[in-house]
Amino acid sequence: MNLDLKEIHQSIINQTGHMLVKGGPGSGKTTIALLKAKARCKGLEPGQGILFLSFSRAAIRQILGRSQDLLKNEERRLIQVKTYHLFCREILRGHGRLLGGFPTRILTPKGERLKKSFFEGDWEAEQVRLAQVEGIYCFDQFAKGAAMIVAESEAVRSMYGDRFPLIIVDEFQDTDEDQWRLIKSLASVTDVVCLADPEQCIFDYRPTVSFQRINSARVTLGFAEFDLGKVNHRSPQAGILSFADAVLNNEELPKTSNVKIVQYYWPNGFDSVFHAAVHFTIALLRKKGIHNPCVAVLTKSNRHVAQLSAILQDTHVYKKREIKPIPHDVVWDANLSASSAEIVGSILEWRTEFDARTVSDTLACLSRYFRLKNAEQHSKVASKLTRQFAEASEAVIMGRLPRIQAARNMVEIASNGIEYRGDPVSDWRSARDILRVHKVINDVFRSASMVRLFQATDVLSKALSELWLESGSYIEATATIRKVLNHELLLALERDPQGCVLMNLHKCKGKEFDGVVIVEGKFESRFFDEKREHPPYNRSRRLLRVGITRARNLVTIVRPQGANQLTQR
DNA sequence: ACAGGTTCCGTTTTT
DNA sequence: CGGAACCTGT
Repeated sequence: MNLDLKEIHQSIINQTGHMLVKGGPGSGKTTIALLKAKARCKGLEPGQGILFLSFSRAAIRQILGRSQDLLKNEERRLIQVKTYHLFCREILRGHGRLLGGFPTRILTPKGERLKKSFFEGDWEAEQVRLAQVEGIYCFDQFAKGAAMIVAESEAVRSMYGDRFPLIIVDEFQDTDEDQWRLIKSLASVTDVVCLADPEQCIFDYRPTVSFQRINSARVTLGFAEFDLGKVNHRSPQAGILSFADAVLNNEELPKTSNVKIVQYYWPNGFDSVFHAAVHFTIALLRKKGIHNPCVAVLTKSNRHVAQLSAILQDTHVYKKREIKPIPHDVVWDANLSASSAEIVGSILEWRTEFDARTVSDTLACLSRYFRLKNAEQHSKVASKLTRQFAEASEAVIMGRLPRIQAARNMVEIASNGIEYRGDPVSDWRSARDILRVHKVINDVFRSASMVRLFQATDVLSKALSELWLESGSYIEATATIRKVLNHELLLALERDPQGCVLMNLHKCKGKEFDGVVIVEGKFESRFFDEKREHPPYNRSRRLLRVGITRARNLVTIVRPQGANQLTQR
């Protein structure tokens, strides 16, 4: 650390009032914020503390981890590290009555999904209505409600001012309007330290997140500004940051051995080149002396993440060498997969001879799956299938033949009789394979194949084994699977991913890995898409920079043959 | 209302 | 390439 930086650090710690600390990836914003908090701890009175706000639980984990190294136990107890959502929910719980004269109700994510899946129409408008008229707050409305309470109630505001004389706001460039309103109100009673990197603003596609936020905050708060500059503590000697900045600024790429670019031919080359890229990234990191490297595979879209995961689960041949499947984790919303697992469970409940009730249950599960899918992303196909499978379920229980082909095929399979052996793994597979009967539920089959990604397969097969031992059948399998997956899903959220992890580029923000593989598809997840963005594609460049700078040691970029250059002219 | 053919399109979050 | 939307014939 050079002297200049030490001086900057000292002046940040000495500075009072609102302030903005700018700094690129790995420049130590969190560290200096924690040191500032540490120093401020000394002047706290009993009952006072410091609030550190960030966006995600993953970010909270990182911050807490960092504070282990920097702060003493008694200091850590004075610093409350929370997500916006948690903090806002507390405000709503404690003072929600102020909004409408009656206590507010908080809708859990599960409750919200359920409500949404039965709601036809503009869900965003409905969320606002629910909050304003019924006092029911969905996840998205927490910050809006909390901001309103703090803005309008002098008493609440000063209470928080007394409790938290210092508030640190992480990732300030991506705060949305409601969160900003909350911070602005609190700023009248407390000191606010904003940590930001304008070039890491990657959520500005959302209408309420603005690239201009920092500028308007500058005017409103009138804060002192500090710039930590370009020192990078994450990968000190590597050229990774300068490569990332060259991509960001559309400048000539520096030569560095820490960034590799590989190309593939579409369609035949993709799977093996991608698979080999991940394999060799891991191998190279091992060769560099990292025994258990963690590697992130990043791409733009969630759909692509799922495809890449499927590829890594197969064996491929690259330059006459066999590349084995790579065990990995996937960071994504697993609700749909959980629902498809329930469908498989319901098929496990089928009897040897045709049983209308169990088959009808399966069709009802399918209907629920498509209702969930429709709620997650509205599509006519999904809502039609929701209705059709509900009808089919009804028909089967009444002894009639369902109208749609997919359901008829299932009834036929069930009529031919199905035999399970008591080996959960192979029985699961044969039940799952029944979902291949028709192409309209192909999606369900693929989704069910993803279940192994929650790393729940061991627990799941143990639970199924127990069922079989008790009764010689998989009766109650649906409920059991639901219970197991709910539990595992929660665990997965808390787990810090190890080894190889797949996620989209937005989710990697604030994280850190030994190596990173960034993948561009031929038709989807394109780096620079002229249909959505004009050259020089500044948004996409910011996103790529965030991805590239996640790596401590090595970056591999996988691109289709013929894609436009990373830097143009 | 469904099946099958054709055309168009291909990002992004937080509990 | 693979899906969803749209169109058309039964």
